[in-house]
Amino acid sequence: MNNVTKITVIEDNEAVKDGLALIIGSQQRFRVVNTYTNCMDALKNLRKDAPELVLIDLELPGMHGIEGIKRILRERSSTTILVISVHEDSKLVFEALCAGASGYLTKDTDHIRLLNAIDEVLTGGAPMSSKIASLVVKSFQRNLNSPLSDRETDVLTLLAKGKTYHSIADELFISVETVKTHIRNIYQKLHVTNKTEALKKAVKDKLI
Amino acid sequence: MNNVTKITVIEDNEAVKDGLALIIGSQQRFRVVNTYTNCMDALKNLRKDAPELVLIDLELPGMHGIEGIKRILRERSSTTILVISVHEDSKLVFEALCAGASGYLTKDTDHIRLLNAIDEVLTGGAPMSSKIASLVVKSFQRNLNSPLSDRETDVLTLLAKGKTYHSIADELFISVETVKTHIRNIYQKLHVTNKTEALKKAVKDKLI
DNA sequence: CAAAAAACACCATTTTGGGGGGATGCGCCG
DNA sequence: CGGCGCATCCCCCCAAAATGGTGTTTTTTG
Repeated sequence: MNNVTKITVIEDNEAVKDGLALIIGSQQRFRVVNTYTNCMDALKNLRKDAPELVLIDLELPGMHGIEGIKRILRERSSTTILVISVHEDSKLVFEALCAGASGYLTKDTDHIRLLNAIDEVLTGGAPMSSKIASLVVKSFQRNLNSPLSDRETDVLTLLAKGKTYHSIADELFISVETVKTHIRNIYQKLHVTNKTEALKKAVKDKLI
Repeated sequence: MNNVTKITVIEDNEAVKDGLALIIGSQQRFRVVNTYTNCMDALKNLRKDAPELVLIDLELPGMHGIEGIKRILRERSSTTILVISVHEDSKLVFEALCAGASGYLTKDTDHIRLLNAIDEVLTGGAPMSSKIASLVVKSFQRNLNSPLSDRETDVLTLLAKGKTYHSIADELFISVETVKTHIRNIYQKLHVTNKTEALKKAVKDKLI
């Protein structure tokens, strides 16, 4: 078995692209098989390059990096994807991770950290720059100042799973009427009038 | 302003507890104000200790660490919580993060990494051991072998948000009847007969 | 072509939201 | 202490909306 890891780089800024290739190529354990400035070219040669790891930027001309990630994984699901982007806004971060990226670095990552991150992601880790990790962790945390009572939160949580009043009642060992009361109170507290709005607000404010 | 960070340690194994205190105390920028072997004692002195950071184990005698995290944050929401646990199973990790922990280290973390993690978590980061970060990132990733078509996935996603057939139709610019057709096909493909089951299965298999 | 997506109709049944009213227990405040 | 607010729980009624279970058909797209 060959223990050199084949890597491709997709980055539209030529200088950055070549810089990355140089840093990675300086290591005997890595081999940069190709570099691209857009996703289309990278996808065309995906089979031929057969990279174990793809280092990808997100804001790319033509196909966006997020779409690129999806297509790469559709073609070669064994490929590991590591994002390097200037963006630290949560939407893009989550889209990239949902699309299948295994790690997310910001572009201020220095050489040593970059190489460490590559090693880490190749051994099953998920390297993330500090701010990114923080965003990700925060996404799990509930709003601690919820206006809802514990029981109301229970009900809303089950409602969000598509349960009917009846099954919620069964699950919480209360009557359907009580469920209705809770839901009415929830609607009042959230200033909404129906399930859809309530769930939208609940998701937005991380109440459940 | 005082630039020494006050830290408390909650860890039932005395040797480990003292070891952690020693490592942390060796740094001038940190001060271990107190150490505890259970949550109750730590909570009693929380006001007095006024720690900026709490290093906490999860499997503790009496009150579990997860519950401890919640109570600490209820008392002093400005406190930063860093978990150190032997457990790498996803349930506990997500419970800890949902409860409000800002980072999660496994106990095999060495001294240098521990101190780095403390610095990182205090500056708004979210330090995680490699396997933990990987678990967290994987939790975002969809099942890539979904039996559902793109459009069916769209419909199911909106259904999961509590939207009505009508609002789904509006949102996707299709008729309500088409929505119904898609849902019918979804039920068939997932071998379920109703919305609740479909959503349960979809969440479990990460189809949405 | 076959699969996917989209659309229309009919109909019984469920779910839902909104309106009442009422009971209990618990903690807090004056 | 007694009252007040809050959370929790339960019951009735009703009409509108949503759902699911059947059909069938057309268009698009790989």
